[in-house]
Amino acid sequence: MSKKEDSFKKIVSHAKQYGFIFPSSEIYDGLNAVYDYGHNGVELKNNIREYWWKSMVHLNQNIVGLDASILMHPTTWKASGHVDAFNDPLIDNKDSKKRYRADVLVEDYVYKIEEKIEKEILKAQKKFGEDFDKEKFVSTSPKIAEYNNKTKKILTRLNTSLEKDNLDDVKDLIESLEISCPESGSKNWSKVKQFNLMFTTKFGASSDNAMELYLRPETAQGIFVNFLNIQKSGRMKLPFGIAQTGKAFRNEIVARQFVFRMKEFEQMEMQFFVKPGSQKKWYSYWKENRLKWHLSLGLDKKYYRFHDHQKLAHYAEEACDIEFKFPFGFKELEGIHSRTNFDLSNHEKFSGKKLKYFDNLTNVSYVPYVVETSIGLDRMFLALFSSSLKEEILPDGSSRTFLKLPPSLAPIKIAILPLIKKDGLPEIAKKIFNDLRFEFNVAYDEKDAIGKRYRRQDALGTPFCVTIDHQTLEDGTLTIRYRDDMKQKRIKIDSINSTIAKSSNILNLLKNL
RNA sequence: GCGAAAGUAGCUCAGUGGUAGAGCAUCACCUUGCCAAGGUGAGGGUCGCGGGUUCAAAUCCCGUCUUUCGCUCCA
Repeated sequence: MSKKEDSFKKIVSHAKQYGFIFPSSEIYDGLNAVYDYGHNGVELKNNIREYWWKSMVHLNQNIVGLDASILMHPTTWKASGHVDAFNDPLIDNKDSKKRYRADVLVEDYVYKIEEKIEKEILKAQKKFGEDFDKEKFVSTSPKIAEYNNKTKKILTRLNTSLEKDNLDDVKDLIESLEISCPESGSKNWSKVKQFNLMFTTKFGASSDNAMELYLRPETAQGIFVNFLNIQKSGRMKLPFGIAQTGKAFRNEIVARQFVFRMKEFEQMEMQFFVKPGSQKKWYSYWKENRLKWHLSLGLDKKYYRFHDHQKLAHYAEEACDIEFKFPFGFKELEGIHSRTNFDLSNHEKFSGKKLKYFDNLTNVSYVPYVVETSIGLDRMFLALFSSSLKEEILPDGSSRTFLKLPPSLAPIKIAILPLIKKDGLPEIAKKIFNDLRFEFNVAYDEKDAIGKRYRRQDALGTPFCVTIDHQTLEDGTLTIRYRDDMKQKRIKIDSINSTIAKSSNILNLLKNL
């Protein structure tokens, strides 16, 4: 465990030291679970996003892009179910220090009463044997009537209190039922507090008549509300998809583990609209397709696994995660959900507008079903960064730290290094540098010994370095040095471009898909 | 929100009451020239913040903020 923590610490500190990720507003002691991407981090992040975008939108004829805004009409979130699902009344037990959902505590209590009813029925069944009439017994037994009456009363009170936001009464209810902490048996409860996972903000500059809005907790709804706009203007035919990347916000109660769970994070989502009945087929299609995308990056297969959901979110019919082996264990990297027509039909209901697709083949119109793929960009960043950070012991016993990123995603593709700072070598190096800038993100470095400069680039994940030496002056060749095996080769200046282009171009990864 | 640990230079950390430190990193100059390791010099910290005890606080006490880990919650 401490070894794990150590390696995770190294990752966080490497990310900071080499300009990948900084804590947000650090000079003010930082802000919990919010991070900034530094000059190298933003390059890597942009490359990941570009790779996702190209493979989703440019490589699929029936998928188009969208960039919806973060602020949306508040009813959106009622229709999506987030206003209900992202609001939890929580209560702490002061003795055991455990936290529970207040409504679940009450519901568990009710469940226990229901168990008693079952027992009564079993008891009677034994007593009367084959003559037992269950329905008659249930409807006539005074004990069961009393139990039913009680549960009904409790649930009604719970629901009205919750609806009216009367949290004190929820606490009173818990106390009057003498519900105790399942762990400690203590009845020493704190106040019930409402936790809302959605960020709110004011729309309108004047404070008295401003409308309260949410920062979107997911990007998906921007796609759903634009479903018809895109379908009509793009003349899209089912099945088709809409892809979007963008920020989402969640006021997580506990946000931990570096950029894995942040309050402000970026999603890359694609909603695939299909004919009802065909969702199962498309669900497995995307499940497989998305795993392929991950594997195309060349990381070991053992880093990935599927996790099929047993407990489903409020909108899902079938769902799974692609989990990644992070330094702190297997965790969700991407979700693939069969969302049924839940979102679109709810938006129909709440907006009063039709969100149907007219099928020309059958002359029938219907609300399409949706299969969603949703991946966290920051999580993808962390997955690549953490699994790429390597420390190796060289034959001479010294160690080397390098970032074994897929070359096409590396922040810097190539570094141009004059062997020494004189004899005209920097001039040639700078010329090469200026030419290559139009092709790749290139670095130039002439400070310190050549070995040190190689290692500096290793730490940033730069896959190639070329060194200009005295022989370059004579025959126009230079050495290219590879990050992964530290091997060197002599090549001609004008072949740099073609040598590197092959392995550093994102589009080449896509060809293998 | 609760519990535990921590906060000293960009990074990793030492420093238990008496002038703020090391290694690495950064910058300049010299030297060397293909794998982080030569030389000389420089910059960088009101020791998280506020208060208290003391002649004297990075160090002891109280409070507070932040971070990390665990619990609860969550796609």
